[in-house]
Amino acid sequence: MSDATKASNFIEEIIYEDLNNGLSQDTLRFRFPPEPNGYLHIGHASAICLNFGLGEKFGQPVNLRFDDTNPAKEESKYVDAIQEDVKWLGYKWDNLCYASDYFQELYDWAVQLVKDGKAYVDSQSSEEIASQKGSPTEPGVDSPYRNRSVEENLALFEGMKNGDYGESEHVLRAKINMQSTNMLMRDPIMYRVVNRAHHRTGTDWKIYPMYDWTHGESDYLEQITHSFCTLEFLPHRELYDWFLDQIVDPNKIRPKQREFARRNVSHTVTSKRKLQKLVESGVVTGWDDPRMTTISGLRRRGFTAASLRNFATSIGIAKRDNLVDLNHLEFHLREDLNKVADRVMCVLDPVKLVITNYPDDKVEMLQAENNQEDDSRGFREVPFSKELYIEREDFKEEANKKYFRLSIGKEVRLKNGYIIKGEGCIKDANGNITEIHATYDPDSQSGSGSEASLRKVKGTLHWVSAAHAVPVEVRLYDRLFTVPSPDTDKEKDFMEFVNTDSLEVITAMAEPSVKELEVGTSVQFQRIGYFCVDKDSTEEKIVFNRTVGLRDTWAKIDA
RNA sequence: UGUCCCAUGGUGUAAUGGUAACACUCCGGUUUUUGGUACCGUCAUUCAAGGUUCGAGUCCUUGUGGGACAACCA
Repeated sequence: MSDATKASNFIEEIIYEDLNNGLSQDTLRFRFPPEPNGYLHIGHASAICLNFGLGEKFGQPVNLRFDDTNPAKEESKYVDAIQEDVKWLGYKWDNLCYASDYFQELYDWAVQLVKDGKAYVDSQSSEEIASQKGSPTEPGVDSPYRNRSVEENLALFEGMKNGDYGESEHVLRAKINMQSTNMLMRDPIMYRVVNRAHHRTGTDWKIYPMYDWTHGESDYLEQITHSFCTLEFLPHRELYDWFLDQIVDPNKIRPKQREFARRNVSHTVTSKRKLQKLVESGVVTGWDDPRMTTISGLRRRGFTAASLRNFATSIGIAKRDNLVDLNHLEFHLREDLNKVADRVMCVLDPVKLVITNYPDDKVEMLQAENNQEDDSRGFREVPFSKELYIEREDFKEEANKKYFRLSIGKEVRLKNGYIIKGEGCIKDANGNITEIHATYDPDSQSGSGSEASLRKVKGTLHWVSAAHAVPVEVRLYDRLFTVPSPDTDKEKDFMEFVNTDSLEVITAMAEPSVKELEVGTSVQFQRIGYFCVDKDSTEEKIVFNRTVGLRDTWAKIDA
């Protein structure tokens, strides 16, 4: 992909340093290790792009590994969804791995640790163990079971494995140091009994390994050279290394854990727990609600995989706390959509416009460019007639110089059509405009090459022919939270910052060509924004999601 | 009251002891049959104070501020 010569962040620097110290480039191997207990979100997307991006940069494999050591929380539906999301993002893994595939190796190594006096069975309650653990500022104390004999430990551990004991009766702990300043080193639990069927191993196992015991050893088994994770795992590194020390063969690759700051995006939350609360409380309609920053939500909203990848690359990677402005994501989204989305005309807030000097029954098919950024997209036909719809906000009876749109006595261009001049309007009893009247210049048709067609007018409006218009449902989404960082407030719960106006559903009038669009297709409603066809669409009614609006400098002037 | 991590414009990253760079946002402008796109321009001497050095964003010290760590979760 890119030439591997220069580090663009501290993560790559670590790799180059290892390469310079003799590590061979063709041994490089990375991994993305999600737990299949929920749906992936934008934060995972960054991690995916980092690890798979490294694989591309160095031309080396990346494994997708499910960290499935907790049968109480994990389900195979998440395994499937995660694979779909990674694929959709455009990446291919080398090996599809499961930590559960390593249960036997892990168990055998654990037995060895017991024999070496490096692990013991503790028979206290979890409360007792917790209280003996001390606190970040106070050292822990040794368990009364810490010095059980190897024989007793072996027998007990085997009993745990065979299902002789219930949950919480015994756990296997590593014998490290209860006085360590690092709480993770205070005799961490390696195994616990769980009486639950695992989504892959069924009831084969009664004991399940903990994260710390599993992760580094899994990396080692897969011969991962660099195991990158978020900063919250930094204190785990000492333990990661300690566990590796117990089993590593010096002739094999010893994996290295390094940490980076998770990347936060403003006006959203990215923890499974919080996303789940949004779903359960009914704030959103599901995990793939277009307002959700899950990958499935973003996909349904109309985000492109390329825009997510470009975003991840452009924001870089470092170790300090960050909150990336949503604008940044939207920039990359518009940048991509501008190139790939065909243009279409759709009026969101219609008001009738009558061209008084246009023949009553005439219908013309006008040629409209599909995408001015891409000639290969060609043209489509749009019907034009005497009665049209335009946006209500595109007409004012009187307007100042800054208003480029239609007003009485002024001219504007109808996109792909004619130049028209405002003549008057009809109002109802409340003073609301119900119909606008204008005259057109028959010689001014777009693309005709006539002198009149080349005249410069300040404004251009989109429109649809009233008789041909297709009513469509449009879901206008706004940011889900009212503040940039909803989950960092010391007093208030993030749910208090939910934007109650994050969805507005309207019926709009679209040009006939939208009937041909397939679910998932993105288009630009000209002068408005990017929209995609939602899966809720039916034969009778097309449903569009607003992905993101166009940049709107007029809104700023008008405000 | 411990251990560890971090600190560069409004935002995110870069600068590997040698003139603070790039992108986004904002603001201003050019082009335009999308008030879109594209293009151009303005906006920081790097948390503070000392020190080392010919030279410090970078190294050292001390502060200040922010963050992580006490699940039989990952």
